[in-house]
Amino acid sequence: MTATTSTLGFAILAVLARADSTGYEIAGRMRHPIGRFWTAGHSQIHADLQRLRAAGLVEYVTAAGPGPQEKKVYSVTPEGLGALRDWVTEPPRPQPERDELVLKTYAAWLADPARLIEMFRTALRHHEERLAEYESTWAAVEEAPPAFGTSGFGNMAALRCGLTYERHRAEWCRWMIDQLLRAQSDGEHPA
Amino acid sequence: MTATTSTLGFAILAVLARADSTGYEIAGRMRHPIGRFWTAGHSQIHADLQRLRAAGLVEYVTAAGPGPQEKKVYSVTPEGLGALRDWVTEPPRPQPERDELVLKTYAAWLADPARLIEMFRTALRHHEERLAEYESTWAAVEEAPPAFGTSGFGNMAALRCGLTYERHRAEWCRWMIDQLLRAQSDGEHPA
DNA sequence: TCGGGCATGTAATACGTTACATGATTCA
DNA sequence: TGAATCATGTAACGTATTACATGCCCGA
Repeated sequence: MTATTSTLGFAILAVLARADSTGYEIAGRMRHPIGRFWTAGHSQIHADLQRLRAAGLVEYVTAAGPGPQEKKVYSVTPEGLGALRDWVTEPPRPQPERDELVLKTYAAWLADPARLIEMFRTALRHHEERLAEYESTWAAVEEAPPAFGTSGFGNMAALRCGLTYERHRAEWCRWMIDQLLRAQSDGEHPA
Repeated sequence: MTATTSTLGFAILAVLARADSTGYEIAGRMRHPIGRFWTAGHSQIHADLQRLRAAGLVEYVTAAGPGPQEKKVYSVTPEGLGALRDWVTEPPRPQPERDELVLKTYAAWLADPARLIEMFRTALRHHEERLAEYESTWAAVEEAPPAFGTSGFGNMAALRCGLTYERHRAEWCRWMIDQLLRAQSDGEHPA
């Protein structure tokens, strides 16, 4: 059986596999913590939930809600859980990588070094902040490593990726700043 | 003056700033080497070239082409070069990161460790291959570092990012495999 | 009483991919 | 002769973002 659900559908199933939620709550988790590796706005999520339900992968129970519509608490069906499990181990098809900062870097030879240094210093600061955040979370996780088979394992594994990613990114920014400082001083008193 | 051009537009300008090209040639460079950090199909590129031309950022000269239409060799106008230069040092607005492998990882606690190990070994192999490729290119670049102000600087800087990225990614995959092997052996003879 | 959080949805627009359509030249 | 490369473009579809629209409850 081939997966006909979009990647967003699996992201939603991954959230619901941890806890039954409303569409609104799923949107919240799509900002944090999942926002680091997948994002979606609430309107997209509501639409996808309807498709998932039509496919029998999720179901909901209603409750009185604020506003005119009723509140719907979604959960994964056994078929949904099976589809999610199958999808997890399928090798991801190569996605188009899009990184605006690297694209700018590719054209950086045309621009002003001083401004570039400023830009990379800002980027470096952001990466260092995130790294510090991840490292403190990591310290807490390392003390009591969650067992495989619990959702904590997924948290830890994704966090580990974020950790090494921010380190790589900060390292690269520092290298760029160093290169640009050299270029600047070469420009000031050329041979 | 605010930039009204899409990011793809600037990617096209960045290609043309290095060499005048046809739309077809731009598409080729969007696969390689730019494909590592930005991608677009030829139909999108042709459409964007028309918009860039309407905005006065590029122009073309025609030549006899194969097929029914004439061949158009595009170049950047002075205004286009100015827009590109301005854009380069503007801090990139935060983009939604989307990484299917990390999303799968977040749900990995539900799946079979043996299959996961297989998936991460495949990913690791890909990253190691790319890393080896980047490292050999890097060795050549390091011998004669291109000066800032030449397009070679842009190549080197983007390559440097790819290099540290692949290292981070390979490191993370190895960590994942290690964790999963432990989980597997714990599962075989539990306490 | 006014803004923010909770909670649902639709509609318009923009962006991106895939498929369709044409046709010369070159190489196996 | 048949496929690959060069070269242009349009059309259809699918995905994603932004704006619109409603309305309760709670705290400042």
